[in-house]
Amino acid sequence: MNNVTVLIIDDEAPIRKLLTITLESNEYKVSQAATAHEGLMAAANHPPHIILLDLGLPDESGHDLLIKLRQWYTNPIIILSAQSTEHDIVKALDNGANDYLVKPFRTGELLARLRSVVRTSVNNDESPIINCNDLQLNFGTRTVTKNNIAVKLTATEYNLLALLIKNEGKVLTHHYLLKQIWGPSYLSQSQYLRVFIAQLRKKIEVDANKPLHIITESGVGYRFI
Amino acid sequence: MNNVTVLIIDDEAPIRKLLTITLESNEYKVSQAATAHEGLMAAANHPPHIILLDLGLPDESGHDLLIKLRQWYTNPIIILSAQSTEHDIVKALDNGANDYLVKPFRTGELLARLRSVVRTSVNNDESPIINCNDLQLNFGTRTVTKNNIAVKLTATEYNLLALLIKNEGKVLTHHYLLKQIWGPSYLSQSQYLRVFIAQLRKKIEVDANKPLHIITESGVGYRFI
DNA sequence: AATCATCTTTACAAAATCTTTATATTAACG
DNA sequence: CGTTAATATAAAGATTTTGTAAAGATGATT
Repeated sequence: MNNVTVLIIDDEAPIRKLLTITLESNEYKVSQAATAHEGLMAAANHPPHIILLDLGLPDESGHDLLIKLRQWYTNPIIILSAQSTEHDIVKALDNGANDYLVKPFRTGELLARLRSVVRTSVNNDESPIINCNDLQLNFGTRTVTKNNIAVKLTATEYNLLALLIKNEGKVLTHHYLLKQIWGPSYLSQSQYLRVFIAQLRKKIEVDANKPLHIITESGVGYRFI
Repeated sequence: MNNVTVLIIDDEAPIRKLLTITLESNEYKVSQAATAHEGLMAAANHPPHIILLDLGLPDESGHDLLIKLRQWYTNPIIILSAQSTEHDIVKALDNGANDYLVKPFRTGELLARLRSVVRTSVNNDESPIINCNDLQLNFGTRTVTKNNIAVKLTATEYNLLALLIKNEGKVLTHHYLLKQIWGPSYLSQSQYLRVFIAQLRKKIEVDANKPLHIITESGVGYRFI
C-alpha cells in the first residue's frame, strides 16, 4: 500500500532488473527507461514521485539530463553513479539532485535513503476535507462542522456520514450500508439504519423533517447531496 | 549573505574547528556542542536551520540523540560519522536523518550536500515550544508549564501528552497511542491509556471532570485541542 | 533493607453509546 | 382515496466504553 512511483533511468538492463525487483518487493510502483531521451519522455508523461538516475547514459550526459529535468520536475531525484569523484558529486547535487549514491550501492541503504526523501517531500500533498454548503467533514482530524460549529458525532454516526459523503450523489443501498458500517452479520438490521440516519439528520440538517443532505430513496437506500 | 545557522554536535575539537572554519568561510553561522546533552540544549534554545551530528558522542549514543531531536526538530539533520556500516546508515536515516556522510568526508561534498538540504527544506522557523492557552510544552527540555507554573510529569505522561499535542486537533486512536507510547505488544492494554489520560487531566486540566484539552472520542480514541 | 517514584493491575462507578420496542409518519400503488 | 409497506422518531433498556481511586508490583537509589 505504498503507492509511491519510481522511475529508473539506467542503461544497464541487469541493474534496472535488480532495482525493479528490490523496489517492487518494497511496494514501490516502478517504471524504467534505458536512455536519457526515454527517461525524459517517461518523466514528462507520467511524473513519478521519485527518479533514480544513472549518470552514465549512452545518448546524453546524465548531468545534462538532470539539468533538463530540474527545469520543471520538483520531486526528489537520487543519483546512482559509478563515478565517485567529488567533482561529479558536487556537480550533481548543485544541479538539483537530492542524493547521490555510488555504485555498487547497498540495497538497504538505497531503500533507507528512498524512505528519507519520501518522508521529507512526497507526503505533503492532500488536504482531506470535504465541503458541502454549510457542512464540512475533515477526514484527517475526524471532525464535522456545520456553519463552522463543531458537531459531535459518535463513532458509528461519523462512519455512516463519512461513507455517505464519500459517495456523494450515489444511492447507497441498505444492504451496502449495513455491511460496511456494522458488518456482514447485520444485513437484516435495517432498523439500525433508520435510527442512525434520524440521529444524523437531527445533528447535521437545518430542518430534520426536510432533509437537504441525507435523502431517502424509498425501498432502495440513502443518498448524500 | 547566507544567514543559515548550523549547529555542530561533535566531541572532537579539531573536527569542530575544521568544520567551523569551512562553514564560516561559506557564510554559515556556526554554533557548537561537544556532548549530546549540550547539543540538545543548544538546539532547543536556539533552533538552527541545520544540525550536523556526529554519532560517536561521549555521554549518549548519537542515535538516541537523533531520536530525541526528531521528536520536535523538523529541520535537516546531517549525520557525520566514522561508522560506515549499512546498519548504522539505515538506522540513522530511518530515525529521521536527512543525509549521512562517512568520515573522513570531502569538504566540497559536505558543502554541496548542505546546499542540497537547504534548497529542499523551506526554512520554517519553528519553535520547540508549543503554547495552548494556559499550557506550554517545551520539546527541547521536555518540560510542561501551566500558567507558567511547572507541571511535574512522569516520562510516560510526558510522552503521551507530547504525542497528543504534536497531533493537535487529530483523533489519535487507542491502537495508535498504545503502539507509539508502550509499543506494539501493548495494543490490548487500553486500561493503561485510561489511567494515564486521567492522570494527565488531573495535572493539566483546570477541571479534570470537564476536560478542555484532552477530549475523549468514545470508541475511537483521544484528541488534544 | 528501606524508600521513593512510577508503572501495572484490580474493582467499581459513571457516562456514553448501542439496541430494542413502540408508535407515528410518510411513500407507493392500485 | 385508502390500504399497505416502508420509513421516522422518541424513549426505555441493555451494553459497552470510559473514568477514578487505590492497592500491589517493580525497580532504581540510598
